[in-house]
Amino acid sequence: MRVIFMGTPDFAVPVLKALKEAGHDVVLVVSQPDRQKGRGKKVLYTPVKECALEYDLPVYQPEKIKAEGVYEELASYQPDVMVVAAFGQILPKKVLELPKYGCINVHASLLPKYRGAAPIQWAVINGEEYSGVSIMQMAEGLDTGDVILQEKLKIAEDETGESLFDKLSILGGKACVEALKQLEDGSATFTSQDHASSSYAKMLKKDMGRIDFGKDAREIERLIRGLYPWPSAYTTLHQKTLKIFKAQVVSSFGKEPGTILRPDKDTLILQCGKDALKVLEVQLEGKKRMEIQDFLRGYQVEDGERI
RNA sequence: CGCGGGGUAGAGCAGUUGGAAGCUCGUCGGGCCCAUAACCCGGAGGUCGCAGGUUCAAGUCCUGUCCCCGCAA
Repeated sequence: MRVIFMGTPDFAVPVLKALKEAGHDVVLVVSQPDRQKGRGKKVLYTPVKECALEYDLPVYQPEKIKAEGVYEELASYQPDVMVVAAFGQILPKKVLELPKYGCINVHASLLPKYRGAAPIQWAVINGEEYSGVSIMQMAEGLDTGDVILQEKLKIAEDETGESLFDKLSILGGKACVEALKQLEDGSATFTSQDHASSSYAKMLKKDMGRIDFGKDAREIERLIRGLYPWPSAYTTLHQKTLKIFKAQVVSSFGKEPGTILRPDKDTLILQCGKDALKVLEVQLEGKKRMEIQDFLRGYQVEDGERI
């Protein structure tokens, strides 16, 4: 099929790759404009653009998809279908109806749950038992279209935002290829979502990662995993930001939430509202990420201190 | 040229006004002990990111360069 692919971040890359591997004719790749990123305010290509260039595919980066002339440009490629994966802009109705098979979207949740920007991380943070990907026919509302197919995946005990992200992007690619096949041979079915039971996964913000030690250690541990490795859960130690990348729930030692326990030279435990957290991997601002043993070797933290 | 922290032994850190490279852990050897990841004694291990410069003398001061990281986007 003649496919226009639209996507921007890492999540979309395996999907684009899957389409190419499956032999689809990707006639155009649309991605968000390159933006200044990182420390030196350097302009970096989006991950999808990076990938598209490797395949030697034409890339189109309109500032606004609704702008003058964009529709005509897209139409000139005469796509059979448009595949959208984490593109980052809302498509106008006119564009949605442009291709013969319309636009399909790869979304990293079991719709109608977790519509929106950060479904993967929220599934981990909320302690969901299952996650997955949904391929849907795009409609005007945000992630409200009819579902063509879903792939379910059990969330592991030690699942992180990153690990689930990787699994779902691969799964999303496979599911997408399957969906295109069904569209082409006419076997595709379209199931409308149960809008009443929908939920919304709002965009991740840096300050969500601040840990409230008054909460249950289990809840905090899920936050740490869900926000791993970005934006990451963090707290403040000696006026410096301390990111916590990995921790384990252990039983309470009966002190005020936020109190530090140092049972031996390699161990740091933090009291929480319910139970406690044994910290396993951290990063102090300006320092590299390291195992707790390494951290404690060069940084002094006393028993009984408050975080 | 967005702001800032940092590159010193395998790991994590200290190194004061420039003047013989240290600490903790690990590692190797020995000792103590019923025993030990505990304790004691001893050893190995570093061109101090790289390149220049100033100086009698540079980890320490100056210039340039590479790399890592926090914030902000």
